[in-house]
Amino acid sequence: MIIIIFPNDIYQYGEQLDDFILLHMFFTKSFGYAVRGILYVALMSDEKKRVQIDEIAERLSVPKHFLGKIMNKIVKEKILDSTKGPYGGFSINQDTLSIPLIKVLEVTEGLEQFSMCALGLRKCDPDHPCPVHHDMERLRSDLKKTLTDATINDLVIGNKPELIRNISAY
Amino acid sequence: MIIIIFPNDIYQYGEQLDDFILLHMFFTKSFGYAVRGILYVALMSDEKKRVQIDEIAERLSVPKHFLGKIMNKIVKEKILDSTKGPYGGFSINQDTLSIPLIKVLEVTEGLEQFSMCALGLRKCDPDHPCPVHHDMERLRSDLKKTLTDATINDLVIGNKPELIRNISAY
DNA sequence: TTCATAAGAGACCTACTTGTCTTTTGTGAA
DNA sequence: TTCACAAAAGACAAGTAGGTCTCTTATGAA
Repeated sequence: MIIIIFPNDIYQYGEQLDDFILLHMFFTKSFGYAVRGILYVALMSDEKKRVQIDEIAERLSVPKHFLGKIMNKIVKEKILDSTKGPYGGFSINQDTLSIPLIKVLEVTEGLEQFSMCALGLRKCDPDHPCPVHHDMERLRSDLKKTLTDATINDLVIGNKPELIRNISAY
Repeated sequence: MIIIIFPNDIYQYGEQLDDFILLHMFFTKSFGYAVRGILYVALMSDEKKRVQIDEIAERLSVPKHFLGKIMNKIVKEKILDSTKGPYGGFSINQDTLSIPLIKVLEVTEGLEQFSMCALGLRKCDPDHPCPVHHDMERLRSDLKKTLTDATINDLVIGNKPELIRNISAY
């Protein structure tokens, strides 16, 4: 199963589990790994309470230790729970499903992209806008809305037309 | 003076010499430095035949040695000429003004971005398009056309509505 | 209470872009 | 023919994203 998030759209593309497309163009790999990791845990929560990093990394074809660090941030932000030791692993909590994607974005790569001047101008604000300021503002607020509206649960149940599942491998 | 190139547009924005905006979002710093460097030499060619890297770097607020390497590539591709020794420096040649920006892009960062799948799919072509394949193709061909149509001379004389001059510093 | 287990933490590596510094090479005018 | 000058070349370092490896810490069931 894959989630592709593209500028303002998320598309349905396939239906088989456990392959994912990398999120490109606008987001980092970390963000993609995080979304996919959280999703995998959420999807598995029906059949088992806890999922280990080895399993997640293998099913998602993602580097284990790198994913571990990302999951660590996710746990620190209480998006998932984790338990060490035997029978330990990552599990969803009461908040997981209602977490909006923008929260995951914030945790993994920050939200600076939403406030930076696209042209790199030192002085760029509504009063002294750069040539593309207003266009960028519109684009960004669209994207922000999409990411704020879409929750983990939306991805899990796949009930939003803007969400894509994709089977294809990276 | 600044040239801003944005997806499909290049805007006029100011009129004072020697400050530039960094090209963001789609291009590397190297490309921005290259365009600005070539432009500086072209603009100065009225008052002096050759311009030294120290002057260019200072006027453009760009790291001198890094710019030097980029200018070197530019010279190897015969977009500019250079002469060592006293009274040496960089100068325009008979081709400089007719060079399209896409040539500068090719020299500095390559054109791979025009053929890569935006989603990072291994298998993505017109017969097996990814969900955003056709949209991206259109975007890219627009951008490619803009960069192919705009020459150094267009920037120098600023006679195209899509070209921007900008005074603001990065 | 032990101990295998699994996450956490930290050091380190790779690749790439950007940036710095020093040495080498070519050159034009005196 | 010399020599100061300026580009060319090359070594090296910083910054960042991504990735690997090892050691430490917590835990839960036997």
